[in-house]
Amino acid sequence: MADYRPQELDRKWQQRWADARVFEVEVDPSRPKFYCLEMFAYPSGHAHVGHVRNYIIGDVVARLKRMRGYNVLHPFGWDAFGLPAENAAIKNGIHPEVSTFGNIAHMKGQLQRLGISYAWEREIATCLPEYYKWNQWLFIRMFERDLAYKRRSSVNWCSSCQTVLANEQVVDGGCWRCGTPVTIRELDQWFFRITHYADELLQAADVLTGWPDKVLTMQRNWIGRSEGVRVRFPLEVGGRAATAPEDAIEVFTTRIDTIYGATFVLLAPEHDIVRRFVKQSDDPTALGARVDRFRAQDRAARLSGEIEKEGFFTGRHAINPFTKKAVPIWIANFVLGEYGTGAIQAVPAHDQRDFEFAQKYSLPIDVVIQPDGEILDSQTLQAAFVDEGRLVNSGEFSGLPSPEAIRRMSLFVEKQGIGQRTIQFRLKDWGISRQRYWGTPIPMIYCPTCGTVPVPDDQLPVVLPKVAQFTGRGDSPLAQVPEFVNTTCPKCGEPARRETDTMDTFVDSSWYFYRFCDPHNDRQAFEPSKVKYWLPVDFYSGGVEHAILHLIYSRFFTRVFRDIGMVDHDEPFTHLLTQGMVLKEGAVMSKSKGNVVDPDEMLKNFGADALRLYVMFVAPPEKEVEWTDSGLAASYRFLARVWRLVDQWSAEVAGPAAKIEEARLTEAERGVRRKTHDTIRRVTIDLDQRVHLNTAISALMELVNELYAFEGDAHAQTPTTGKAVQTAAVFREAIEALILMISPFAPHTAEELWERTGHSGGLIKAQWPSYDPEVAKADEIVVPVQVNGKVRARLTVPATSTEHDLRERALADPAVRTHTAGKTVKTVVVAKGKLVNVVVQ
RNA sequence: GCCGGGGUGGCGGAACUGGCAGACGCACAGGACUUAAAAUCCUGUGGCCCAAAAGGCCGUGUGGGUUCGAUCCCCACCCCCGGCACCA
Repeated sequence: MADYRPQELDRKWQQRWADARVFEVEVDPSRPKFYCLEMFAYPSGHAHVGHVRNYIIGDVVARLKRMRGYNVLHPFGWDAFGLPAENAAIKNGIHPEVSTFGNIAHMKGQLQRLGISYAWEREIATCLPEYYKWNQWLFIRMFERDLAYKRRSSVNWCSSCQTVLANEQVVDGGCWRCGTPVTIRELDQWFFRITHYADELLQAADVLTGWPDKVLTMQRNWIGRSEGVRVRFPLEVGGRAATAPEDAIEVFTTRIDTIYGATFVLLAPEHDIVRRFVKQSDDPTALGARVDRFRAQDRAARLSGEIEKEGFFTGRHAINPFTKKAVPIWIANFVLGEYGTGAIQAVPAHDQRDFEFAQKYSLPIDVVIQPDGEILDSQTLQAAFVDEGRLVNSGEFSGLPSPEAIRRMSLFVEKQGIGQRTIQFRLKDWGISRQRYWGTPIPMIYCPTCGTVPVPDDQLPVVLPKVAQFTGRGDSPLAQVPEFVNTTCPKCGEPARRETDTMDTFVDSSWYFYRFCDPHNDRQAFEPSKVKYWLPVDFYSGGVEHAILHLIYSRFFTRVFRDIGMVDHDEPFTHLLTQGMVLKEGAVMSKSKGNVVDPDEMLKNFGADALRLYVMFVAPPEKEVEWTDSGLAASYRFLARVWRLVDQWSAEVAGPAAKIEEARLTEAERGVRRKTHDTIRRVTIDLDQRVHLNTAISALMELVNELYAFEGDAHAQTPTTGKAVQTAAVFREAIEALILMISPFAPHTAEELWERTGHSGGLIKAQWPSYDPEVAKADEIVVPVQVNGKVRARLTVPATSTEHDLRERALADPAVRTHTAGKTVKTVVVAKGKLVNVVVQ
């Protein structure tokens, strides 16, 4: 047989797979389906090994599942809209469409050279009108259901990217893309009402048992649910409580049990009523200036708590509805306008922030919760007592423990009509308007008489015009294209203007997994019956960086599609794997750092299979790994070792098959057979159930080592003896299993070996090997014998030994006896087939 | 501060959730083959004690506990990574 030349095999088999369309699939209700998906790619230009790891993980799973008899959908596509392409256009004048499709072509070639088994005929690119038409269609459906709405609001603004950012895109107060500190702007923006599903998204996280805890935790933290009560504190007017509903401050609290200790009220500087207080005050200018100073404080610093707590008295009072006492209303810089009601009841005795604030401004502190076994005194309190306890000085609620008090007082509030129980979420509606060019045009028309009118379905898509100025100025480029902006109102036919913002690209990626089921449909986003067959995605893999953004948005869109009757499931992704990054010199690969490992270079030197095998072997898929060249070389060596092994036995494997006769096997032959079956067992469990790809490869290496160790014996035998025939039969079984099991990792090498050992039809027709548990079991086992928990001897005994046998053998063992001599044996613990422990004295 | 995940040889990592800690690989050392090198194959490789073997002791972040037996379970603590966080 020829030398191992992986590069030639790569070319040969990639061509054959493509020609025979072996990875293209159709809906087939007669077969079980498996939807294997890796997060589609942003076409940045070049994929490095860090990106590529994810596609290899998915490919191993896809190839395994095909051999396990599943109808496997394994598609790929491009998240093709986005800022980098537009920024490049601003810089060098190349139209985003040109650069994007150039990048796609290059990256597609890279993936094909790795032998990733994609159904390329389903390839999609979100920047094509045939795709984004359905973004627009869905947007209109959401608009009709009040799930998409427009409002003027403060938005996160990145001055470098010149665009709005969703809350999820603000990281540590900076832009997720470039890190520029985010500022606040007032703009008219379109929003998706994701908060409508907040509770459901949170609750359902418990159902996602196939997701990593890490991701679920991140999503739970992000949604941030807290149960509490909104309570109205009426303003004090002329010594008594005002009665008009607008003359009250509503506060949100999760600790209604502390309300008797609410000795003042704090307002966010943004609170609506502040304007009124300013106007009505003795010195509006002075008060207004102080409010403005708070408002101007850096948002990130305010949120991070780094800024000193400050506040000032408004000159007004409100009535605590429980104590009926007038409490002063202050404005504080640490109260957030966008959370809760923008106003809080301050309970200095039981909230550390309020405590510090009260001390600083000499406001009253009233203890109303007492801990067990200790009596707190308002006069001498050193810090707020924030835990639950028993209520004191709380009228009829005194004496109750906090949880009970919270229940009773919440009901009381509702009965009295002074407030209601609510659930507050941290999650906010998703702002999707972007003042950029390279995205989906928002399909809305503004008519002077009819107002905001959606583009009729039959006029979709609203095509993104080819020509536009890429200035990076921050206003929407589409606003500079009169042919685009000027239109007529679909309702009245009068002149009207189009919306000139585009959609956040996360809209594109929130439903692409549905489009893959029916990628060329020009009448619908997808045919529901096809999605019903393929969804949910059985295995989804991608980077953790999408744990919040993409994965919450997709879960949201799934519910929208469900509620408009197009899908019948709640969750899109059953099993999620978040793959770890590949580091070089301890750092994430990036062009600017110059530590990028280019897969193409590795392919040139070692072939696709060695790279695939290395990346899968080096660590569990979810772990971060450090790239090493020596690891890649080792994988190459192993494949060459497999190649030579199969070469040595190819005649036996390809020759006429003899039936294995257990009774005629030599000890060594039986050993090979046992190892073969045990390896199939281990690899099958590791791949199919645990997705422990690295240990599956270890098991294959062990098998290869053992087959090599047999070599000497076999060649000593003459081919005319019955034993040699049995050796051939045993090795035929072993080698075939080896080729099949290694094929998900090293498909090119495996295909070639499969063909060279006389198999036709390719691995696509091959079945995953099965094992016989009886054969996999050893005849003899080594049982360690402990004395008081320390191993003192090992017994080689028949696997069928009884507990009694083991016990007797253990006690009779000389090494054991030296450790038991002169002592009394208390008990002998026998873990059958595993271990004996002799307990003495 | 709250929530989640971790801590195992020189290194990457195993140990199928209570049963031989360190599989497999890297690196290193020795040997075989070779005129030589490369490639390949074989052997060794957690630490300490002992001249060596035999043997013994220690060893999975730290300290306790449960158990015949703990990397695994429980309690307390230390450190690392990720998320949330003046969220009322």
